[in-house]
Formats: sequence, structure tokens, C-alpha cells
Amino acid sequence: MATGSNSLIWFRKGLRVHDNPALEHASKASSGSMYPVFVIDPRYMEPDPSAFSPGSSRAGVNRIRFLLESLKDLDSGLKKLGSRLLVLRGEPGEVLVRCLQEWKVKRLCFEYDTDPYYQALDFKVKEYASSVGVEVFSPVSHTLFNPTDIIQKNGGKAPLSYQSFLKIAGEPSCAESELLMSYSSLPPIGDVGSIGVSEVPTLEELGYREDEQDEWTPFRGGESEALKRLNNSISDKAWVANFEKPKGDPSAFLKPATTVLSPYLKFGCLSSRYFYQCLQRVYKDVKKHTSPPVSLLGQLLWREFFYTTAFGTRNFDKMKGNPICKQIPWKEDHDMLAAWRDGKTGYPWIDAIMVQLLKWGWMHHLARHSVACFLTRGDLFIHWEQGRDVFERLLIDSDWAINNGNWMWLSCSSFFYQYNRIYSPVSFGKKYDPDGKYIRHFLPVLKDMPKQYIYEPWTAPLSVQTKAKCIVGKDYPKPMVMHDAASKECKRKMGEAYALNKKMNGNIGDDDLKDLRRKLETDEESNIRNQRPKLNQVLKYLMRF
DNA sequence: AAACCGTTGACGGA
DNA sequence: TCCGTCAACGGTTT
Repeated sequence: MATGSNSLIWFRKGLRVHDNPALEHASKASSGSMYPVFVIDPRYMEPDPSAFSPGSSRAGVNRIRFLLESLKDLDSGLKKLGSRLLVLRGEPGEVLVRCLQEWKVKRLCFEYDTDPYYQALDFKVKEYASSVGVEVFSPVSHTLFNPTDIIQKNGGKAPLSYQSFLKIAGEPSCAESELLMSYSSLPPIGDVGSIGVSEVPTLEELGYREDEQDEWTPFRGGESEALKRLNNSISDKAWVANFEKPKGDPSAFLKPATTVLSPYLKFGCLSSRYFYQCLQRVYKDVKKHTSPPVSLLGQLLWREFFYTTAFGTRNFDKMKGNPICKQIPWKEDHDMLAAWRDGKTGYPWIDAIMVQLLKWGWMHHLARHSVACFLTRGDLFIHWEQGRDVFERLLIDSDWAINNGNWMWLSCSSFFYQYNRIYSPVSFGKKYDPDGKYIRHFLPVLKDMPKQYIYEPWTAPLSVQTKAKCIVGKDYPKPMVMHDAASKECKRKMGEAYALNKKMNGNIGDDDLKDLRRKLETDEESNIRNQRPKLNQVLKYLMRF
């Protein structure tokens, strides 16, 4: 049995003081000390020079910086209350065990986490804690609902459509409850003994260089920044009341069309429950307002939907062995993947979005749709898992459940199945931004391209390209595929893959997929051959002039 | 078996 | 800006 009445609050997500039940519980260590801990996990934070962009193998340097800023802000929030953040390094499970022993912790508090990584880690930590008689308090406070409750209410299975989710979910319990937003003080830190603790490190101290990235994300991490952003957004009541997600402009970058609260929700710098209550207050004050799925509240509930579905589905982050995922013979093509990832597809709309991702770690939701559709079912027919990996690493708001769910959505692997609806890499962006301001900003090489060619620079006469100082094929790549032909091929492949999934009733093995892949590729070749007569007809037609 | 629905497609026309 | 058409999916409801 551990002695004393010390408590330890282990921060992972939930990097905030406001509405933090784990912190609240830990702070009730009446006569003892409270140790606020964050563990820097090398698996997540160690620089990886071989990665395709600055950062670690799992996180781009923008997200690492956002996290450090969030920790710094949490630390100063705790310091105002007479406490501070203790930063440790190492494998979190091992580090935790050492802390529990050395500090004679009686009560261990941390926010419940549904991500598989934490499910496994937390299981081990809880097992150890109970073996030595440490009380564990692990509340659900990252989401409005407890995914376990929703799944149970739905008969043991996660709801697979947003509407059925809404029906089952109903009102969250936080709708009525009062949230603890601040403290007058927190218990003091105890003696840290032989455990090496530090202040929040800088990027340099972690082994990154400030000059690694030529443009950084404009979004600053931290609870203070989150609350400022939230207040900014909700102070415009008319804007909140009329918010309709699909009508937002994905090309707006100086002033994004959305709240950009996602990174703060991801790290828990902002409590989703506080956000919920703020929205409800605005809705009560206005006569008329939009509703889910398109409203701001609807956005918050999408997050709940994906958290629930992800938690209730085996192998949610894979195609194979995932019971809700269509089995599709996606292509393996490293060069094509790299061209997409590095913003070198030759489609300025697509490339500008990918550059915004590299530089900012954030893009508008519809911009994400454009590039995800292009990579998978729209043009390149590359596996959604590979696009998912790129987003997961680079987005400052990347969230395991939401990212995987949306990649399945966009690739028509689950949730959404109308694979004939394909975003055009040319016209989709053009309808929001006909002048191409967004492209000119993120792809300066095209800044002098006349607007009538900016979405399809390969169609510009050479004299125009010369004048714009941008020769296609030299200064900017030629399009890697022709969208009309590529999307047609993709539709055909999706049709065949869907037919096989239907025929096999979802039980598709590796061999079935391999056979289909071979068949699709053979058909593709013969389709190209059959296009030759058509080409001749076009030539004949042109000869008449 | 048929009707209906689904956060956000492209295109052309009014 | 809003509408119908295009071609047409799976899942749910009737």
C-alpha cells in the first residue's frame, strides 16, 4: 500500500485548467501535494531527420511547436495557482511508475482516452496502480458523450450514420451541469526527489531548429489562445446563428471561414463541454439558427460521432480486418504519393492545399476533401491509409478518430458511397476563388499567371508562360494525370470493387483483392488501346479545319 | 420490393 | 443563388 495523500495529475490531452475533472479531483489532495505531470514521449517527439518534412516520425514540427506552446501556457496557468507543470521524458508507462513510487502517490488522475495507443498504455498503468493500491480516477472529459454509453444504448454497436448517432445520443449530460472554470489555488508541488523534472522545453532543446521551416503555422497553441479564439467566434452571434459548414470558403486563408478551434479541441486546450455550453447560450439568444449537421453545434457533434464509431470498430485505422470498410484494390505507387504529398501534382488547386498543409498544418475542411478525393477515388486511386498517414503527421489538429473516419468517408470506403461524385481539381476551387489568390499565395511560382490559366497553367500559351516567368514542365510541373480520363477510370474501378464487395458480402481475402487488381489493370490497358480509334477520329475532325 | 435519405459534385439553365 | 439533371451508391424505413 502506498502511504501519504499525494496526488498526481497526468496530462496527455486535456491541456487546460478550465473544466478539467481529472485536475479537480487531483486538487482535492487535502493534506498532501499535487504533482502535475507531462511526459515527453520520444516515440512522438524525437526529431527524425529521415522524415519527408521537419519533425518527428509521427508529428510535423508545426504540431510539436503547437504542443509545446500549449504546455507552456498550461504551466503558466498552473503557476498562477501556486503549482507548475513537471515535464519528464521517457516511455510514459515507465516514467509514471517511477513517479508513483518515488512520490508516494495515493491518487492518480488522468483523462480517459479512447485512442488505441492510450487504451493499451492506460491499461498497463491502471493494472500497476491497482496492484500497489493507488487510487485511479480517469473521467471521460475529452468528449461530450461517453462513447461506451452510446454504443451500449445502440445495442452494443456503434451507430454508423450521423442521424442515427444524433437520435441515440440526445442531450449530453454537460448541458445542465455547472463546469468548474477556475480555482483560487492549487495544492503545492511536493519534493521531486531523485526524479529528473524540467520546465517545458523549447524546440531547440528537443533537437529542432527554428530555421527548419520557412513558414510556420499562424496558430498559437494553448488554453489562453483557445479561449480567446472561442470568445472571438461566439461574440458574433449572427455569424454563429447562420453558420453553415458546406457554405464556407475553403480558399479563405487570411481570415479562415471556420473557427479553427479544432487544434485546441484536439489537445484539449478547449473543453468541448464548455464550447457546447457557449453555443447553447448563443442559440438561446437568437431567434433563428442553423442546426446539425451544418451548424457549429453540428461540427462538435461530428467529432462525437467519429469518436464513438472509432471506439466501437475493430481495426478502425486499417482497411483489412475493418468490418465497416469496403475492400478496394488501391494502387501502390510511391512516386505518385510523393508528388501529391509534396504539392507537385501539376494541379495548382491541389498543390496549394498541400503546401498550406506543409506550412500551416491546417486547411479548410473542404480543401481536405479536395485533396483526399484526388489521391484516392477521384484521380490517383492510391490507398487512403497513405493519405491518412500524411495528414496524421502534418495536421496540427490531427485526431486519430476523426482523421481515419474522414479518410474512409472521402475514399468512399465507409459512411459515404456515392463514388460518382468527384471533386474537380480545377472547377471546385475556381468557384470560390476565380482569381486564384489562394494559389498565388501558397504557390508563388504561379503568382503572375493570368487568372484564366491559373487553375490549368498547362493550357497557357508558351508566350503567356514566359511572361509569367513560369514555364510548365520546368518551373511548375505538368499535370500528373488528366482529370477527365483519370476520374473515369477511378469510377470504373470503384464500380467493380463495389460489385465484388457485394458479391462476397464483405468477406474479401487478399487473393480476391489481388485478382481484382490484376483484372482492373488489364482492363485499363485495353481501355487505353481502345481509345486509339477515338483519337484518330479526333484527328480526322481537326483535319477538316 | 420500393421509397427515401444522405454535411458540402459538376454542370447548365433560369 | 437556386434548381434540375446527370448516374446512381448503401443503408434504413415503409
